[in-house]
Amino acid sequence: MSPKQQRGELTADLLLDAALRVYAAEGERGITVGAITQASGISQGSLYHHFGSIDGLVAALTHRWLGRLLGELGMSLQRSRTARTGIRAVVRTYLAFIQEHREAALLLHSSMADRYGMAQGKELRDAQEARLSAFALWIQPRIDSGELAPLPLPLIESLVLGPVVGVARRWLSGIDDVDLAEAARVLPDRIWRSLAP
Amino acid sequence: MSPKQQRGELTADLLLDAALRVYAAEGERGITVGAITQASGISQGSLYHHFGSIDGLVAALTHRWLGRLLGELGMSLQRSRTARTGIRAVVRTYLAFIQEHREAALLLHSSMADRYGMAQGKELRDAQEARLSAFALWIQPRIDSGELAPLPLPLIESLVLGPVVGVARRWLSGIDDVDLAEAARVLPDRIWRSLAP
DNA sequence: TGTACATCAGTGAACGCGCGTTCACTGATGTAC
DNA sequence: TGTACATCAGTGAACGCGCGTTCACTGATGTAC
Repeated sequence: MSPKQQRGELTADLLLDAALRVYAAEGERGITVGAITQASGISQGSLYHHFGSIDGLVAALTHRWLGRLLGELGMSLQRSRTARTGIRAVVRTYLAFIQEHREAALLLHSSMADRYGMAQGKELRDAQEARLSAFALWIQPRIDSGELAPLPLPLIESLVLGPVVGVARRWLSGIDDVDLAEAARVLPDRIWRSLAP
Repeated sequence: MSPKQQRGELTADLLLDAALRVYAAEGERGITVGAITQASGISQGSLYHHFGSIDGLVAALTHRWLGRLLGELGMSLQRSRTARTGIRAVVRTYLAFIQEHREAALLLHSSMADRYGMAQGKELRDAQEARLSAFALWIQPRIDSGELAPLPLPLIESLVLGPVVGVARRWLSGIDDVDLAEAARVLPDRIWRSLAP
């Protein structure tokens, strides 16, 4: 299913990019074969050649962007020594990502991503598991050393990402007066307080 | 559009309840006229008589459950005197709500709710605005008195609800090992720490 | 270097299906006298 | 209390449309000799 010629990869990229644009503009219901082929200038046949189905294309799209986001978050963790700087860096990186990749952020914050994490999820989950457990590997020793409060990992993750996702969703919906720059100034410290021992 | 006979209200309820069941089981794409009429035993004609369209039905459904959730959160705030007890009560109430109304919580945490808050949003927003500003009215004086850190309201809301929503989404997706009872024990205090002056 | 050939990539007409919506109609309910 | 009538509620066949997918085909690319 992955292209074996250069032009194949280019075509697949055009389709994925078009699908993201369509999703951002029209929502989940807007993602149709017609809309994507029209937006990309690629034929239906090619779409099926590369992705097998509409669901396959959406899965590939979600996988791609989730990978990029988790990759950046992971890097900002790896660069940090102390728990405090790590947590604060993750928060800032996340906010920067959604600002830079608004359309992808819309996709990742939709429930479609959740559903894919559930239905055909095993596959996607396994593929990202390496990255996810990287978080666990970074955090656990810092709990053991007393740098972080001894909470279950899922709760730590929710305390860190929850407020950031909340701000992101508000900002993405375009209705609110939320200021990303101010959030980047205030949230890292506030979130850290909730995790300090 | 609101029924003027008793049996009309019953029929509308049957449709809304069926739609919620269908959504919880099949997702946004599953919400079709055929699926809802079949699940409710009500004819298409009645659906259009009461809601005008599929989108109208979904809007009514979202409005109903968002109203119930905000109502319960508002009540738990009103019952509390201090900022600390209020914040902690809201967190517990939210977790109790999603546990008691799992299917409705799935709907409310979907991006469909977000979209409705954007597209035909004015209407829904205005309808709930009274309740939303009730939060502001409760919180503002407690900022002024120094009980709460002086942060913008949207950030406070994100710091309170973000982690709870994060835990909720994990639990709702059914994949995680997150324990709602433990979250109810741990989160209220942790969240409070992030807001304390 | 040139040629033959297998594989990959891309096309677009055609398909059947299920979707949302309409509408002419029947039945139930409530009200006026 | 009984009857006539207007309005509300409910039905299901029928509609056209756009959806996802298939397939026979053409063209491009890379490789073997």
